[in-house]
Amino acid sequence: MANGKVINTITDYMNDDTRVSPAERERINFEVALIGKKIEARERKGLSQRALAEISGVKQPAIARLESLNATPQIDTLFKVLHPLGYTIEIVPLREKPSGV
Amino acid sequence: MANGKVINTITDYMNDDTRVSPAERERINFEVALIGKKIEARERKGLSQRALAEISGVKQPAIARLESLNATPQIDTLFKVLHPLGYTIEIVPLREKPSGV
DNA sequence: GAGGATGATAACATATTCGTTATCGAAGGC
DNA sequence: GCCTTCGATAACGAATATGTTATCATCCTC
Repeated sequence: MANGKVINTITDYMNDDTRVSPAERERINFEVALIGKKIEARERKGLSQRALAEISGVKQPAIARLESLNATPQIDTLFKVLHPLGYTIEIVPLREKPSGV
Repeated sequence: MANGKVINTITDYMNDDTRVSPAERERINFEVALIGKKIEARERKGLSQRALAEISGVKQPAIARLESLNATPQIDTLFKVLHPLGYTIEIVPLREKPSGV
């Protein structure tokens, strides 16, 4: 192992600063949360990936890649799929992290 | 002219459904507003593009392209530049459009 | 079990972003 | 005037997202 630490879980890996920098970790957490909200929105509407593909203009494989976190979408792509779901993207001030976490 | 309409201003162009579809128009307005907020955030911090490039890891030409609307950034790039400015990106419900506009 | 719909994924071509390096004109301080 | 810093932009390669088409296993219904 690169630094001698035992890695048993993804959480171990993520919390290892020698493998994933704090900035990188924040970015990953951000993306996971963001895409998670996107998936929820689609499912709340009862839409399949194929149905959303038709009304958004973004193809089904692209939507699948996006939801499986195998790609980092461009903001216009994310907007295109969110808009028919009744959502948009906004820039908001960072909230302070809860002290215990 | 393609449809015989006289185009004198950018607004004319943008409001011409035969040239810019309503969906496309909304996407453009969205990006303009989003990037506008990003530029404001940087300037409120008193940071130059070069200074922001250093602390964000995104190079100055990329930041300039982004701010001049000559590129559609990926969400991780946008996040990287917003984070040192004290902002993040969120998915929010669409607001209804004011009826008079 | 046959059939339909689902999400995931492969393969390939195309389009676009981003890094890198360098330069430009404009604006401001000295 | 000289120098610095600013944002914008050009050129090019590398990396990556997206479109396109097709297929897969799974789940569900009939």
